[in-house]
Amino acid sequence: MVTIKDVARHAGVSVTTVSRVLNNSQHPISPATKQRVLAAIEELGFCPNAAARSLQLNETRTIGLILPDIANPYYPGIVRGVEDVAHESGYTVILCNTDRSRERTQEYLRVLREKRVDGVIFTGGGAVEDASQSHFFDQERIATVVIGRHRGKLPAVQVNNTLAAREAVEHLLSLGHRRIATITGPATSTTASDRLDGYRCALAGRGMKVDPLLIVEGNFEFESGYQAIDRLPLRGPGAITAIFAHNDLMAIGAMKALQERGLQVPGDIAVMGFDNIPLASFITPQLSTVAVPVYDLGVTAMKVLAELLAGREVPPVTTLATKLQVRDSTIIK
Amino acid sequence: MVTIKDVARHAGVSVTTVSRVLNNSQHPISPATKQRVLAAIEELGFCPNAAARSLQLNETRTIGLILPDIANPYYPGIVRGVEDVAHESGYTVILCNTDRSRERTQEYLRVLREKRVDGVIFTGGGAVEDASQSHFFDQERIATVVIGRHRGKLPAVQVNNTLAAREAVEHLLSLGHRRIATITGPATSTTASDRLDGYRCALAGRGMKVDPLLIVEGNFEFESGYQAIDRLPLRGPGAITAIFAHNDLMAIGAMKALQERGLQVPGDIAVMGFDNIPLASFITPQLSTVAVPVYDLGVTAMKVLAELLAGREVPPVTTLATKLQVRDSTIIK
DNA sequence: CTGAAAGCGCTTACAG
DNA sequence: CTGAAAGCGCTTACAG
Repeated sequence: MVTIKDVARHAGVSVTTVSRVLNNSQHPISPATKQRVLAAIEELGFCPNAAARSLQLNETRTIGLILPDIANPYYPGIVRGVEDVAHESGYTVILCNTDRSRERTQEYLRVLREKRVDGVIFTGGGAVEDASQSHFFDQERIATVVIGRHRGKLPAVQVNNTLAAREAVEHLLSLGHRRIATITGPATSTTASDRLDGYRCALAGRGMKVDPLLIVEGNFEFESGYQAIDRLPLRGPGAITAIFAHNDLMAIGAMKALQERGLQVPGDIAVMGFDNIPLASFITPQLSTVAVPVYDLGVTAMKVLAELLAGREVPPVTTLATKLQVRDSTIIK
Repeated sequence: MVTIKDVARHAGVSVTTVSRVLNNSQHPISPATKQRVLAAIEELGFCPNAAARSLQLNETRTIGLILPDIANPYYPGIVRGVEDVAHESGYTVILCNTDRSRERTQEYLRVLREKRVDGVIFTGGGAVEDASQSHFFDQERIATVVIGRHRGKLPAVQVNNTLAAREAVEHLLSLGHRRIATITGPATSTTASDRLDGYRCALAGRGMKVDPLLIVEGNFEFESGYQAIDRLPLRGPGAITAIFAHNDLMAIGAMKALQERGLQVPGDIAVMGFDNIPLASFITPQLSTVAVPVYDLGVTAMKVLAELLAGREVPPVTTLATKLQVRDSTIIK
């Protein structure tokens, strides 16, 4: 492995000088010297060692991205957004899948601390609380941004889940639905509780009472949406005519279960999702949903983190707009 | 930031001793001393600096994963597989999206060299050739594994695309189809050329000639499958009755274009894909395809890389099995 | 069983 | 404009 020393020797200068041309330092250097150094670097194929540099400068130009599962179609868009901005800004991204496991989250937190990442972006909930618990932020003062609302004091980049859920349910109400079920995310999720609030607000806005039998808890996974249908009144008096699922995956699971029971969507039961994952527009019927700007969430989170790393002030909360995406699963053609 | 020196002072021992307990070294240490050191580490919240360690040991326990685009549904499964094994083996993964851009690939290669990653996994083609060109492997001897067939001498983890494509087309032939079009990947892709070979072999196996009019080049993206339909004979003499697309995304694009033209799938035209992305089983009709074990490709690639990093011999090529996944887009119910 | 010291490959304050 | 030297935080061969 060729080092800065080799380059210095080869060019007949000191390592100080090599370091200066390497870093385009302000320090004046004669053009001739600079040329010699550049030539030596080229000839030797020198590539500076980032670890040595980090040790000096106390920065790694690396960030950690902690999420539940990249294979969940909600996340790739976020990851891509983060990565694009990171790359532009000269940062590298370490990907950490936690499956929302506390243990795995803690392990990653430790590794990220050891690697001295400059910052961390959290998404998918849960992890944040664990992290605060482990004194991750207090002790190390690692700059951190969270995608989604959370209970801590870290900068957040989010959408207004309550408002968006309310709009989604109002869409169903405006279509004449009155028995509207909701399949929620896990009770511990702020996202789920916000979306549930939106559901309640929408009903309250019409002076309607919430029927607890129409609220079924899921876990944001396809399977839980599928199974939720077992627990909902589908026929007879009190039967539902619409479902608002807290995310697309559960909505799609529910639609599948409904179709297997011979129920038409949206003819018998309208279904509304949340997220607008790519899948939503490919299935039949195409899923009406709330479009969450995932790529932009990633982009914005990384921009906020970069600001933080540059020592600048950042807003405690950045809220991006969602958009009601009405497709075929709520509208009878 | 607390360092090993602080711990040593706090515990009243030398940094040598602290380092020894930190690394569970073979070197004998008295239980009492060990306890004192452990206590000091705990009290001070000490977290060793990986950069300093890397500088000494000349290993970073970090690998780079280079792929075209994590937002393409083919890749998350691979990434997850790589990450799971990496995590178990104590490695961290840097994610690099190249969009198959040579420039972006080169940039990443440089960054990964600077960061002194222990190894690299390539997937998505193209990049490998660029990398060889930049002397990435020769100069730095960075252990590298490629997912997919390639022209270099690097260890590969792949499926047998030719065989699998042949089976897919034979499935169509066995259904009675004789005018079978194929929508290929880019001509430069080894994957695409292998799948095209399989198509040819299948036809040749029946003594049939290949009609060049039925071969349309795409680029593995949804849009190119959609547009390919414009260039195919859909009605009248010489019309096709089936399509074999080189991946699911293009197959789904083609299906959409066919449906917009009022053609039934599979009634008028059967469609076969390749990959078995999650989307394939959600669309209507469900897509018949070749199941590629993406997660296992990732797992296996990382296992091979870990072997390489452990200094052990690895097979030049590891081939995983595909499976014909017959669903609704080729079978009339 | 314990530790002093050299060294990994860089950056930079200081001196000239 | 140039460079000698200290130091970033670790590991480990060597000595005791």
